[in-house]
Amino acid sequence: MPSAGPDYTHALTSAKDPHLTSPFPELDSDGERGKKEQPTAISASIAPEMTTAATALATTAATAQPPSLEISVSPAVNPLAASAPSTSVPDALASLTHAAHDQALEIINSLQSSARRRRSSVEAVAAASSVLASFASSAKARHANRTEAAAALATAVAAANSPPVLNPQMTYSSGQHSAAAALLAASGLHPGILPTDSGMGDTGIPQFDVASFGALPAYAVEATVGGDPSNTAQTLLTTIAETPTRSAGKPAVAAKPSRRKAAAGEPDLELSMSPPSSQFDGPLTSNGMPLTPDAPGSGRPGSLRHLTPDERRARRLQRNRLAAKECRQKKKVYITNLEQQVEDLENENSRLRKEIEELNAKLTLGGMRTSSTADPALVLNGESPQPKRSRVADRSAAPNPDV
DNA sequence: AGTCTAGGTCGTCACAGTTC
DNA sequence: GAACTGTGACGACCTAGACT
Repeated sequence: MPSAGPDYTHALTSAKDPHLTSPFPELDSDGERGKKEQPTAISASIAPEMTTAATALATTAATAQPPSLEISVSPAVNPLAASAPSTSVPDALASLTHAAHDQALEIINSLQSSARRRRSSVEAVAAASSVLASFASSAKARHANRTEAAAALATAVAAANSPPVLNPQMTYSSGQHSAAAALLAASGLHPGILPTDSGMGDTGIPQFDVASFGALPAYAVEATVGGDPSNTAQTLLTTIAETPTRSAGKPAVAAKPSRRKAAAGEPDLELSMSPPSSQFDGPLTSNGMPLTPDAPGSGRPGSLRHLTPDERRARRLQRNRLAAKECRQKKKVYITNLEQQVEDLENENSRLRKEIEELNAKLTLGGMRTSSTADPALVLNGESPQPKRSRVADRSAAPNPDV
């Protein structure tokens, strides 16, 4: 059975952002690679784009008669829900027209592109936006999904708007939650989104309390137990749940021998499959790892020096596992884009050749009617006809390429 | 049905480069 | 200098399809 990982490729490959055409070279050539932006700055830069998307949705949708979207909050799944009654998403947002979807899709793709060029602190937001993109695309034909897309987008907007007041660790955490919320909405599961008391923001988009998503991953997993129609959503939700977002429980894993060296059939300690621990409430590192309290004398937040070698190894393996996944996904997208470029260029090439043939045919016909000294066919074939000029004139007219 | 093979996915290691 | 990220390389595993 092929593994069903999060499918980000749709949003990535469909984006028009030029950066997307060649992520690897682009990152390497412009010196961006390795330069990490602070999560707060990242989120701040993304927020306007998301806000723009949401505004576009609301504006375009204003002409339609919208259904009412109930985002109910279940206290059973979210303890914080008891303090906040069910709230309706504004009708303008709930009634997404096809044009709005197209517009949103474009903007979201751009957002996805921006997020992708950054690092792990925004990967969850990127995941959310990509899901939204594919979801918005598929939602054109289904009214209910449009409303869910609106809710999901509003959630993502809220997540993007919130980070400036959050520390970097919480930025990632809220990103995860927004991704989960978006996925829940996209998969038709109970969103459990908590609107804040502040109500509408400047853009007319309801502001959601990102902090209230604290219970999301746990019940998200519960919600998928019954059978999620969306493999993408289920997989990412599971991933989110297994990421120790709110848990620091470190699996007691003994250092295992190299998989290459291990004898066949030897039980493999699956660090990644260790059950998600759910007691941690502390901050997270930028990549979602629980931020370890500083060891005495440790100058770097989250120092692993006080951990046992086994624990350090387990963490490194887990991070590398995630990094490898990300890298492969990135590579896959890169290859896909290259293939698409090849196809596009081949199409363009054949189109231009056809155009040349047509123009040549026209010129040939014209040449038969009028006596022309020039040979336009040569020009159109890309062969540069030698102008009947002196070499002196040539030298003065064109700059020397060797200089 | 059993075997072979190609292709894909995944985890891990090693290493270079970056960040703090 | 420790911790971190990204990525190539490798081996293990799985699956689908072809072949016997």
